[in-house]
Amino acid sequence: VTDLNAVLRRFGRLGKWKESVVLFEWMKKHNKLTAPTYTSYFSVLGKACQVDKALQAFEELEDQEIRSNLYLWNSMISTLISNGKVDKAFQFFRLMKEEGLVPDRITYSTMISGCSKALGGFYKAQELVKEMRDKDLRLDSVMYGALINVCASNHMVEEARATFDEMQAEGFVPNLFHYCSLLNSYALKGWHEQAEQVLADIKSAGLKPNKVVFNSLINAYARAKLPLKARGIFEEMTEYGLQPDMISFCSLMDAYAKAGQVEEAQQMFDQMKASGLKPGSNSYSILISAYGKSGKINMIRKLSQEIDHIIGGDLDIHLFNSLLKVYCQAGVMDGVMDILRKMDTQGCSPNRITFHILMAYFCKEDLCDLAIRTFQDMEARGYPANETSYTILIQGFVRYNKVKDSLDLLAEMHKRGVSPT
RNA sequence: CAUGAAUUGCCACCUUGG
Repeated sequence: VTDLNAVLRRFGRLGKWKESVVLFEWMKKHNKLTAPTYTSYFSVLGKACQVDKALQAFEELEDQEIRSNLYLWNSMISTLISNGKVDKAFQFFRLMKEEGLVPDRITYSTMISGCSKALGGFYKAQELVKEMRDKDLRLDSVMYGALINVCASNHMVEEARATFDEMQAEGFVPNLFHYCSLLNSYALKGWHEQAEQVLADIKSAGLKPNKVVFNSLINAYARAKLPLKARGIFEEMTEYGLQPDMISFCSLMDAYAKAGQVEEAQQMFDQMKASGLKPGSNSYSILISAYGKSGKINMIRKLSQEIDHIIGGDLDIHLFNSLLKVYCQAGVMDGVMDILRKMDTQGCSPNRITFHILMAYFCKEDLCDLAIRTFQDMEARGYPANETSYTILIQGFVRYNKVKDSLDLLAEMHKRGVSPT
């Protein structure tokens, strides 16, 4: 059984999650399921964006002994969080306590890292920290890393810096994770001077910057719409002895795309291929959005076909969403249908953003009842409506003078306590 | 045998610029 669990994990590392599903089902049929089987399985599914499968396995789990295993809950929570189902993760967190389990430091650090994807995540993270204090659990180095990242992804630059300082006051020595999260808080705002300063700090702390540091810095310049500077960092990292990776190329492509330089973005794409890197979903989705912004639908169709041939089964939700958005904006109905069909055959589950794109599209086309049905679908699939969801619908209704419906929605939104703004 | 932190791409509004 131990070996089978290892095989399960190996499938994951090779990106063969479908095989691991088969193996898992086989093990289930032969009563060979142990707690590590579940944790390994969840971990594989989490990385392959197949949360629904993990949730299903969890629900079908009847063995009480396994169900009271802390690792099981921790890895389920981790899977939910890496797939953006933060609300659900909090539900599980509550549920595990109700079942008498005591969260450990791994549970808390997983939950804290999940706060980077939640609206108002900073405050949720603070509550978790407080809860830990009450239980005499101390923050460790990893948790500080997660906390800084929570600040960064919520665009709270000051707080990121304060947390960074606080951890040092507590006697922790920052590592590359901490520096990178800090750098990223600046990068996300396009504050390239501060980002550069962090790079300097890394060097003077005697640490060797890695690709992540440089990539983040490229991103800082991308957001600042300074593609030439981004390019400069790209070259600097090469001189530093670091091979640009997929993310380096993508960040640079995006720098050009954001600056409206589609041709240069295309050039980087070609250069990436020439350097032996396989373009993945992310590079295609940058290109597609870039062409979409300049209204080149024929290029989109071409890329869309190319994708079918090149990446088999590796298409991810971001890419589908980008395609959907472009087709929706252009009002290309057959394109939209085509993508939805492909998602289905690829086994790629829609996320909240997918539903938002579709809702906006239906509203625009005056298909309000379809929009509402999509809204309900979304909630049924485990994505509770948030402020954005309501905003899209309300605006759609207002556009067609359905004032009464809008007001109803607004009331419903308040009643449900969705962050009223 | 199993679980935790950093870098790219997708959504309404807003802001800024075009």
